[in-house]
Amino acid sequence: MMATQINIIDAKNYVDQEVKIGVWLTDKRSSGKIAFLQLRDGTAFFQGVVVKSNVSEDTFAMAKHLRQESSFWITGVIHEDSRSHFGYEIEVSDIELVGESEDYPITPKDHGIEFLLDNRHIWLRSRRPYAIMQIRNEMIQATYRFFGQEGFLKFDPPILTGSAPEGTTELFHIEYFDTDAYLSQSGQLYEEAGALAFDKVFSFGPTFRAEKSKTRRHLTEFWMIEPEMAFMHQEESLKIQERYIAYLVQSVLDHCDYALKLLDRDPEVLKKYTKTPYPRISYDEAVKMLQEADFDVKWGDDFGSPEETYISDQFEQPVFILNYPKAIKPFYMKPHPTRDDVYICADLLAPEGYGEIIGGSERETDYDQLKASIENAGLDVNAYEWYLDLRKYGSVPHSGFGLGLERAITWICHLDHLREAIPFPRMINRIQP
RNA sequence: UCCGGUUUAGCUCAGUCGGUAGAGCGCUUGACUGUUAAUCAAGAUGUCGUCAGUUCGAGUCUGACAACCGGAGCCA
Repeated sequence: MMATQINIIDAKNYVDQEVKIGVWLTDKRSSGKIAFLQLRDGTAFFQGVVVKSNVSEDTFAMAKHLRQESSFWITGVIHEDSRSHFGYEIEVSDIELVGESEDYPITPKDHGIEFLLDNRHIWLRSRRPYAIMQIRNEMIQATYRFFGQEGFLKFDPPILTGSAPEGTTELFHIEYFDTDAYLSQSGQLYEEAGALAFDKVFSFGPTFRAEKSKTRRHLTEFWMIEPEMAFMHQEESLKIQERYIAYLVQSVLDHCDYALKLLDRDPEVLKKYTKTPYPRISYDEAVKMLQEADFDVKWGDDFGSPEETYISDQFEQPVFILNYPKAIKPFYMKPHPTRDDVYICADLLAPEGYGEIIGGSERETDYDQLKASIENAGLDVNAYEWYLDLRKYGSVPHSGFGLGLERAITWICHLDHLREAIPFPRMINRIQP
């Protein structure tokens, strides 16, 4: 009888059965009469045990001489075994070589980050990237589930754009036939059009920023989730935001225990973040808090990375900072009803010092006000005609926010750099591989 | 763009007072029946980032440049 072909992740369902798995070798150890093959098949990692007396001489010789990352079919019987980290292993009866591998660069030893990033295309095979990509995938799936359940329509903004939504930020310039175009740095203005057409919408796609940032919190290409809701004020938007974040964390807890274990991320810490509501403080209070801790900030300043880290360290959960000064936020936000110096907006800072993961606001609804804001920002009003139209034909209160996927992943996985949170990071000094 | 740091074997690094190149891992061969970065024995390995300078002599000292890393600013 032919052995059933399975994946490692499903091994627990085939205890004491003979199965066949397509695998790569990550490492091996052998002695005179037994060999331990460390195997991966993309779904998980586990160990194959080759006992000399159970297999042909050729098979045992092959097991001893397989090289790292060679690929082969392995046939054997699944056993539950507490000596295995995965809990199960396969007792090998046959090995069928598929692809040889010579001088695999990423040996099971220490490597520097530069070397690993140069080899990102194969580094992805290692355990740590595996765990992070499993969690990234879960967060992507959870995002679609959450907004689906909440009645949102997935609405895709263009990636090629003819103007700069937020003006000042640097954009990637490209040639677009006989004219200029830019890679999108935010789909938000288009999501507003979507919200007025479909009530609640969200985008989920790549975003490009040509900022010459060189920090652990920046990529030049990253993925953003931008929901936008019609007939909705900021208060309801904040509630959606905290529900969404709590749902992301809960989904990772529910589906990624193996990945969390590989990353040594304590689930008990993450559980705290599934409880809502999240604390809120005003920008004014944040400034006071920083001043009391001897930071050199005054009202009107934007917070830098050390400031955000300090504030987020003061809370056990993500924390909203409400109502920033107008001067440091973009033109499309709605002014506060009783104060002329701040907008109705909020940033969400992730705990454990990770800083901003969400920025959001209620949007300006008044045609004349918005037009004045565009002009004050030094932008070309003609390029925003269509955006102004949204305030001309049945303008309604609406709110939205943007979440940086990689920042959220970095926080949930407890990574120290954003570059591990995306398959192929694009940074100021890296566009290969 | 600014500040700091690094650059020596495939990888991670050491290299003292300026005197002619080292270790561990990985790789190859062998031993070992439960290994988890296995262990043990033997073997092969270099444009010391680049260019110039000082010196009898430079991996080591000086200068310029480059690449990369960390931080800042900007931002999700």
